[in-house]
Amino acid sequence: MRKSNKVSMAVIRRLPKYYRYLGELMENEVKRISSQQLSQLTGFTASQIRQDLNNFGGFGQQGYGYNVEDLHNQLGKILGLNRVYNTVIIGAGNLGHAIANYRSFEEEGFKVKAIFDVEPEVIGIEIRGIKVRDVKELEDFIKENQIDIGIICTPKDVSQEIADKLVNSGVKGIWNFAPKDLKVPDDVVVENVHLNESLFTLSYMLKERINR
Amino acid sequence: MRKSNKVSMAVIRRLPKYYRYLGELMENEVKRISSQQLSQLTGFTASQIRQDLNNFGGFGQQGYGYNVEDLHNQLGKILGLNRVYNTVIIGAGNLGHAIANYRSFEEEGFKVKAIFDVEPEVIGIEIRGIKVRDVKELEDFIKENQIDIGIICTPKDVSQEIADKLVNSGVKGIWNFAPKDLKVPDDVVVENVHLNESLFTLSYMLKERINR
DNA sequence: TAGATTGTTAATCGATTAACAATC
DNA sequence: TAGATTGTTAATCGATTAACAATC
Repeated sequence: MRKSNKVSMAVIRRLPKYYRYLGELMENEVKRISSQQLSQLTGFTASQIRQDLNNFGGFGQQGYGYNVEDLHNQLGKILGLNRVYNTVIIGAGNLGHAIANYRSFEEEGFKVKAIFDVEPEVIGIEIRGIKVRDVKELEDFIKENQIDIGIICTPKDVSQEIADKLVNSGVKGIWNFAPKDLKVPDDVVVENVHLNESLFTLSYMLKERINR
Repeated sequence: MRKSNKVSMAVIRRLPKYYRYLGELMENEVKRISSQQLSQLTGFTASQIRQDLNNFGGFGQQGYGYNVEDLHNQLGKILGLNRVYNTVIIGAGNLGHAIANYRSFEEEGFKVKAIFDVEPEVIGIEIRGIKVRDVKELEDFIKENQIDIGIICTPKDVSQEIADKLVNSGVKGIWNFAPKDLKVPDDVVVENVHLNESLFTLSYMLKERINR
């Protein structure tokens, strides 16, 4: 957190992976690790790992390496995992269900406060104890419940409309599963999970392998 | 497809986005588009778009631009979307359900032939007409049904074991939703969807915005 | 033909890797 | 102290952008 200048997206997307492996090492009661050993686990070069970490401070010790638990904690803080986020899911279809049921997100501090949908059949039911509400209530609910993150699991044709409502009610982060590039103001962050793009990339690579 | 040398992953991951926007343009009956206009839609620079496309051939025409339908077709072929892929889903939990129900994958040629699970309660049920089978039958089923892609929606602790079975039965492509880096031979392709890493990246960016 | 826009080469920028002095 | 391994600077590599001749 020391360095003031912008850390590149390439670095940031590697951090969760470091965090995950360090968590696994903790479970296995490993106490220390060198950049060389982390390199073997993650597949990134030792040099890159040291460069990445030094964007945020010197967490290691010469001749020793890194303390696993300490580094895990530091990365958790850097990733913003040392607090609770209130979230809402919009779209109670299969994907909305899947995410609402994903226990490990809750463990990391991402709390699902409500799920919204338009279909009368699902409004009122509960998913893992979380009530499905009418999407008409979305904006009021966000304002009254300090929601940080909106998770869009709707069809693509309504995703922008939902994003607008989220933004207007003060949500600063959107996790978007709709295959659409949302337009939002500069102070709002969108993280996309474009499953179709991922699948098409797989299909491309599959084709490449076969043609060789 | 002309150029023989390796196209970078950065380029490949942009192709599905071009493909998507071209599809939308077709729906709106737009016939031609310039790299400049595509740049406005996608957010990539016109120069980059021309560079990207020219990895695979000259699809445009000077003074005119690109024919939307033609370019869409070409990209479809490049991405390997001009054929059908047989897939199986392993794990009939919420995520497995969500993917099995995702109609648009089927439309692009990704056919789900079976779903596998270990739980006696779900074995035998049908999801969108697709039978849930005992995971014990996985390897035989793959061999008998020319399965191209295995979609792993299991908990992380069994994901490697499942990947091994897929590989041993001849699957060449794995779409992995488990938060784990799978070890597979060189001739097998893995495309990961690591939702936790995506969420943590969002949380990082959210923190950055707030701290400014 | 004149105007537009590609395809492609060259220049720039940024990210990764290598090297090594600092130091635990 | 000697050995190990970091933090950091410099060198390399690759990806993006700019520029423009080719050409429809």
